[in-house]
Amino acid sequence: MPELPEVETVAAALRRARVAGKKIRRVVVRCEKLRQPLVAAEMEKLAGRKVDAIRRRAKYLLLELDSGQVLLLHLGMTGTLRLDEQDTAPGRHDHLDLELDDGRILRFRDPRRFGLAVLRRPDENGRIAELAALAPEPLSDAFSGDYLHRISRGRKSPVKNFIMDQRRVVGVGNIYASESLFRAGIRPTLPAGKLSRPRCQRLVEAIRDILSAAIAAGGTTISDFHGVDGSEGAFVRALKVYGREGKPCPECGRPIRKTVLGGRSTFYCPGCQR
DNA sequence: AAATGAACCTGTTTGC
DNA sequence: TGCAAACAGGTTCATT
Repeated sequence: MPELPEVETVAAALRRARVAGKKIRRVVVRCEKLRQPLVAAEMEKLAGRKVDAIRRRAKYLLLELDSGQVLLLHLGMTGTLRLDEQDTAPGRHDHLDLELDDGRILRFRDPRRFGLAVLRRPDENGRIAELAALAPEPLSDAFSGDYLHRISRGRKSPVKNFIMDQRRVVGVGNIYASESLFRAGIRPTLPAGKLSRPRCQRLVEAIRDILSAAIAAGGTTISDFHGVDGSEGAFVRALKVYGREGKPCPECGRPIRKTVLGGRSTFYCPGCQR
């Protein structure tokens, strides 16, 4: 569910809601079985800590604490963070509550439990194990046409799988991979190593454009994703191929096709994408 | 090493 | 109508 724009939307909302600077008054853990165990005894030590800053790296959300620790959150497929008013009853899949000193409750909900919530202390170089092998941010200068061209030489996997690999570039998931490739005019099945340098440049620009526009729209809500206030992401209306099998391509009118790559639904226009 | 597929979960939609 | 299968935005592990 949540790709980079959704996580950035959540991070921005938490900043706007002034969560940084608040103290955590109380912690409630209701379910310990996530991607990694959510250890209640450890999380409860967060009581009394202050949130210093909210950051995002790839699809991870980082709450930096005044203890020097970082609460690392990943929303998996169905994770959401909500800021509820005091005394709101928890839902069936609300696994973790952080009650702030102003009474609001930051709630991590995740029905499928592919998400992650762990406390980490960065090493002397400021590094966190889970983040160590991640590729450059797509909106940074490090992600360039030259970079993509260089790392894709000799690679035979479909370019869609390649750009969804978090060791190549982070933040691009199943929706934005299809949308970016449509924008770049590149067929998702094309082996990554066959992309020319100009086409790599075009793809990099397309990824940047799509992700930026999605962030500006507050992300994409298909069914699960919601902002911290429960609002829906408006980028769903801007999708040109994702979830549109059989419907006319907005550019050329030919029917959008669906195929499966790496076990994931993939949408493209057979006319516009070569 | 790189590519592929299955597994981890629950909820919702689809198809017979 | 009812039930089973298919499917869902991510990551990780095992197998070729």
